[in-house]
Amino acid sequence: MGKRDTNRDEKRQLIVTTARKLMQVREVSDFSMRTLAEVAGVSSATPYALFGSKQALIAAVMDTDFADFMTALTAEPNQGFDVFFRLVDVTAELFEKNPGYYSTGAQAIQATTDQTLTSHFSLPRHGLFKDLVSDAIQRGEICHQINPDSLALNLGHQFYGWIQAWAKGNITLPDMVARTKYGLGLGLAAVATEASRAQLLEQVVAIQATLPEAGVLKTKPTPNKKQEAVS
Amino acid sequence: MGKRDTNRDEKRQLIVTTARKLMQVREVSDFSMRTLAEVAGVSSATPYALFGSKQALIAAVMDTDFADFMTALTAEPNQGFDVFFRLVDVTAELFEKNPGYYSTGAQAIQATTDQTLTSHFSLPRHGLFKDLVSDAIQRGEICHQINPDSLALNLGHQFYGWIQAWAKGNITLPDMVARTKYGLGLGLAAVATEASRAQLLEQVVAIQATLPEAGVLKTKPTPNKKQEAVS
DNA sequence: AATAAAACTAAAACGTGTTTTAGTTAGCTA
DNA sequence: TAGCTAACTAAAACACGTTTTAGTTTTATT
Repeated sequence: MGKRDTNRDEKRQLIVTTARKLMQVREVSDFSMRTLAEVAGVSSATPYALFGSKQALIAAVMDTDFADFMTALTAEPNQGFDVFFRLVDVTAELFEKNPGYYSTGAQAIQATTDQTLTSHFSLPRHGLFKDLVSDAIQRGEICHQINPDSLALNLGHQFYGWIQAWAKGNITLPDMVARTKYGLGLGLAAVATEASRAQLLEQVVAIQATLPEAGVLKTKPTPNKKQEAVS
Repeated sequence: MGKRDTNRDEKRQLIVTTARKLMQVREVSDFSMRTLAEVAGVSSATPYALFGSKQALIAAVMDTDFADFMTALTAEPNQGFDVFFRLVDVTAELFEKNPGYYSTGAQAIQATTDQTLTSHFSLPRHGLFKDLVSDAIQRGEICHQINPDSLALNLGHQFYGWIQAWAKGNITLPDMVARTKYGLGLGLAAVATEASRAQLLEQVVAIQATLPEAGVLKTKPTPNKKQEAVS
C-alpha cells in the first residue's frame, strides 16, 4: 500500500472519528455535513469524495462499532430460548450507553434507500438469528418443519422494527425490550415443540403484564409554529 | 360555517387533489412543494399555511382514501383466522392498483416524526386488529390469557413493517403478502387453542415454502455517481 | 360604509444534502 | 529532476423543505 492510499485511509478515519463524535452529542439534527467538514478541518466535498453520501458515511461510522456489537451479542452462552431474550437485553444495554449515537445511526440506516447499506447491517444480524434458530432445531426445541431462514427473517424483522420505533422516539427503551421479547416469544412459541412451548407462553404472558396499553402513545399537539404577532 | 371557512376548505381540497395526482405519477421524488404549488396555481406558502408541512399534507391526502381502505378491510366476512390473511390480501390488492401512490404515502408517513400523524394511521389499524383478536378470543380460537391490545399491537407492527419494506422497494408485493402472512400466522399459532393451532401451522408451513431465501435480497452496486472525464 | 381580522400572495431567505468547477497539492514514475 | 495523475480544496451552485416578510385581497363585524 503506497503512501497515497495510506493518506486516504487516514483521512477516512479522521472523518469517521469526527462524525462519531458529532453523532454522540444527542440531537440528531446537530450533524450537518458542513459542520462535520469544518470540525474535521476538511473541505465539505471530501466526505462525499470518500464516502459518497451522508448515509454511507454514517454506515461507515457504525461499521467500526459493529464488531463490538456482534461480539457483545454472541458472547452470551447459547442455550435454550433465553438466548433470544438475552439478545434483546444486550442490545438495549448497548443502546443505553450511547443513545444518541445508536438512535442517529439507526435512523440513518433506515432512511437510506441504498440496498447495500441496509443489507450490510441486516445480513449479519440475520445470520446470527439463523444460527440461533438452527441450533434450537437441532436441540429439538423447534419443530424441524421450520425453515431457519424464514423464521430468522421474521424474528429479525420484528427486532429491527422495534429498534426503529425506539430510534424515532415512539417508545422508550424498556418498552422496546418488552415488545421485542413479546414478539420473539410469540414467534418461537408457535413453532416450539410441546415441551418448551408451555414455558415460553408463560414468559410471554408475564411480559404481556408489563406492557403499556397501545392507546397510551406519546402524543404531542400538532406543531403549530405560528407565533402570535406581538401587537 | 361562514364563507371564510368554506373558501379555506375548498383550497384545502384543491391542494389535496393536486397532491394526490402528483403522488400517483410513480416517482416519489417527482413531488416537490414548489411544483405542487405551481400546478395547483397557488402560492408555495399556502400549503404550509393550511397543512403545516409536506408530511402533514400527504397525511391529509391519504386520509381521504383511508375510509375506503378501512371499508375494504372490514367488508370481508369476519370468521376464523382466515380473516387475518384476507386482510393482507385486500391491502395488497389496494396497493397493486396504485403502487406509486401508496408507496409515496407509506414512506411519508414513516419519515415523519410527528406523533399525531403516525398515530392517526396506526390507531384505526390497531383498532381493527384488536377487534379481530377480541372476536377470536370470544369464539375460543385464541386462549383467553392473551391481552387483545398487546397481541394486536404485535400483529400490526409486523404488518406495518413489511409494508414499509415494500414501500422502500426492498421486497415485492407478493413477497410482502407472504412474509406478512407468515408473521401473522406465527403470532396467532402461538396463542391459538389446540383445535385451531394445527391447521394454522399447516398454513404457515405452506407459506414458508413460497418464501424466497433471505440471502437473495436485491442488491445494487454502490452508487458511483462519478462519471469519467470525457477525455 | 368603515374597520378589523383573517387568508392569501409573491418573493426572498435560511439551512439542508449534494454536485460541480477550477485550481492546488502531494505522491508516483520515467 | 520533470511531469503526470490522483487527491484534495475552496467556493459556488442546485434543488429541496420550510419560514419569513410585506403587501394585498376577502370576509365578518360594528
